[in-house]
Amino acid sequence: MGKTTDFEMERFFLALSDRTRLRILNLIGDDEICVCFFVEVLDELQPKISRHLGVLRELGIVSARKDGKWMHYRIDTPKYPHAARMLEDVRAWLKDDKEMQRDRARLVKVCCSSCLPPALNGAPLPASVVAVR
Amino acid sequence: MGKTTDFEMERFFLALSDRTRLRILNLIGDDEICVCFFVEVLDELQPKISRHLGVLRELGIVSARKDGKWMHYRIDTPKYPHAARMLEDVRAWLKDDKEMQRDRARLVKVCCSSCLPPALNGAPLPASVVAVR
DNA sequence: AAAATATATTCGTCAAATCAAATACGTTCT
DNA sequence: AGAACGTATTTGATTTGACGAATATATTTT
Repeated sequence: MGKTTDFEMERFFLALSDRTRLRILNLIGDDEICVCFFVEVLDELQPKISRHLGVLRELGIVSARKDGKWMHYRIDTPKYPHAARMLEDVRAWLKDDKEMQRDRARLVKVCCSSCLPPALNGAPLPASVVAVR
Repeated sequence: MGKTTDFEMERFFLALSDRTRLRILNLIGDDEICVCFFVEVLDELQPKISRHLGVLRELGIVSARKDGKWMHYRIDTPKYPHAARMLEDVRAWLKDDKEMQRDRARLVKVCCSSCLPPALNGAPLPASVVAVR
């Protein structure tokens, strides 16, 4: 029933060592966000986003919920306590980063514009944004 | 006078994403340790240790003090506060890792043996070990 | 059932990190 | 001054990660 081996720290840090993945974590925040918003806000190709989400999923940093053709991602608390604690620190750090703040602003702007970008018509909005509208 | 740019998080995490570098940080602990002990305890080639120390130095995670032909390394508090905080968490995490505990045991054993390995004759011992002898 | 859509995966390529071996540099010892 | 020693750097080969492009898999819409 699984190994009692230590959680692999270096894999955890490797997962956090990529800017795109950090930007994804930042956009998620306390929400549950649909993949299409990452693609739109970060202005990256969809397969790239999908691959990075896969890395984060494998490490238990995010988890996904399928809803029809949409996939919603949210932060997941890693099983290993030290990893969970560090992830909280990372998220606090993200809030102080300039580019991350710009990204969040773009997310809100994209979601709240009276006319959503064509790519996002019908996409389920993040809950925190809906609350504001 | 330098950029006001955000500290690069992803570089910081990349520095922590290598097991050898984590083992080095673990061995240092609260001490100041001579390079030759890393080579001996981790049983790695000297240039490899030196390269990894260089990576940690560049990020302000460790700093070095030259003492004759010996170089002593110690943990340095990164200038960026979030990085400093995370580094503390990393060090707490290291203490709970099995391999890291074995490494520390080996360091003490190597230093305290009445007959030091030939490679370490005359090498300056870590202060915490000297206190115990 | 067929077309459209959202997401995931595969593939080939390029950039970056790691490594062992060799070498250079600086200090101490004789 | 020269030999020995501790540490750092260079070099060339190998591995690993990230990427864009193409393709596959579901699901929904028509």
